[in-house]
Amino acid sequence: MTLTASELSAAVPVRRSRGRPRKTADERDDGNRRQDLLKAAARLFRIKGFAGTSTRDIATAAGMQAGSPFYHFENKEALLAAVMREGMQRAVVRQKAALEATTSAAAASHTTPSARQLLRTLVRNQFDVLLGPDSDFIPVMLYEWRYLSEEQRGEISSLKADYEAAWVPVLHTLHQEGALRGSLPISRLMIFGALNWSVQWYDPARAASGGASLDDLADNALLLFLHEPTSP
Amino acid sequence: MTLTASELSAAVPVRRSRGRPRKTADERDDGNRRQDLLKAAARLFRIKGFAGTSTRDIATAAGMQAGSPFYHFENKEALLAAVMREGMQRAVVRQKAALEATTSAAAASHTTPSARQLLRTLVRNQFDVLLGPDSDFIPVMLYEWRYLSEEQRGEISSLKADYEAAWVPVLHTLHQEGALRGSLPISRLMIFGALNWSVQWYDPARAASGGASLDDLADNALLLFLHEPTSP
DNA sequence: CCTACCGATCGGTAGG
DNA sequence: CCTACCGATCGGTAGG
Repeated sequence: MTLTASELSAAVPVRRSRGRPRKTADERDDGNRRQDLLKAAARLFRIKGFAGTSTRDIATAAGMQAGSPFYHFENKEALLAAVMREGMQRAVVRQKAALEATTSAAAASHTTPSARQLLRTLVRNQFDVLLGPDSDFIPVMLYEWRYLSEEQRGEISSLKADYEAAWVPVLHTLHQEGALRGSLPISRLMIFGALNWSVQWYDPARAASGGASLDDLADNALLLFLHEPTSP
Repeated sequence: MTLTASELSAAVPVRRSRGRPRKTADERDDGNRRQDLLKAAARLFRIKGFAGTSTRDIATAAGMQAGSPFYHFENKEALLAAVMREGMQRAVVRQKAALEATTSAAAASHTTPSARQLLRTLVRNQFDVLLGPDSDFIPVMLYEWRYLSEEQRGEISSLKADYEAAWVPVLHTLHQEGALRGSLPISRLMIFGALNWSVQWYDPARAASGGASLDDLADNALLLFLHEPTSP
């Protein structure tokens, strides 16, 4: 026995609005279904890894049939790359907004944010991107990098460079002030490691019941990394 | 056309000594073959991930036929757990030896190593375990954890607890001295993150041609994390 | 996007 | 440990 399309949409929980007429080619809501796929893929790739997730898992999670993801993406790798691209684009946008908010706040009192304040903003935003709501995309980028093809890496790398570029002048200033010790490039990588590793141990659910908040993490990171400025 | 066993050993590069008589059941060198499997598995799991590596890949890398790994290990997960167990056991042994060497060296000049010296030893050993020769095992443990079953996790976790136990009093002392800032458990996790993340970016090959050595990394880590002691 | 399908590969096993 | 094999699953596609 087989099910008709309408019987299927009664049996399977889908978010589609009820009674919508069969779509013509011109009104395909590619964007929505594509977004559903990306979200499902990000979540599964994060939990089970890229190689450990089947395209069927993803299709099911997005309420589709087994072959349907390939209507939206050429192959499984392209889906992974899209997850990473989407995650990095959002991260770059959010980082820019966070920095602007910090600068505006300082401007209101006719000052300019200190390098310390800017670092705090960057760190806090990083924790949000890694651990906050909708935070599956960036962990996938960090931990599933090896499954990208050479060309795909190039594309995502340039987004990553955008993101990291904002850190450079801030860390440079702190290094010159003596607040950041060690070799600048090495210390930078170690700081990123300290932040990115939080994906492995931080449990947002437990935070609600008395654990550390993302603000606490950011405060702790600055305390740990930044030294007293050398007196002038 | 099929090849006989002896034609195969001529065609395929194997390390077996030539002309050795066919083994009887009593002289199976299980230990050696098992070790070969573990080493091959560790290397492949690190490079391609657990789910991205087939048991055939591992068998081939160890010079065996497709089904042969299952003579040594019940299934693929058991092989992964064995890689991690082996890695952690070695890491614990090496850490103990490194700490004893540090204590002996201090004893030779009738002193006791400072918490700073002990941390430097722990950090330097950690980099060696992560990045030094034969360093595939621990990265696999760090990054393929999710593929372990519940019982397997328990077993490896207790080894991990052994390893981390050595850090606790050292970090505690430094925290009391004011050299380590922030919440002790959070700062500890951030430090581990900074070290463990090096697996993602450190290239031992480039170190030979002018890059940072493992000693440089350890020095840098201490500079970054440890503050001037508060004057008494 | 679904239906129906394919070839390839995978983890694992029986028997020697 | 090898030989020979199996059932299941996987990424992907043709046609509508």
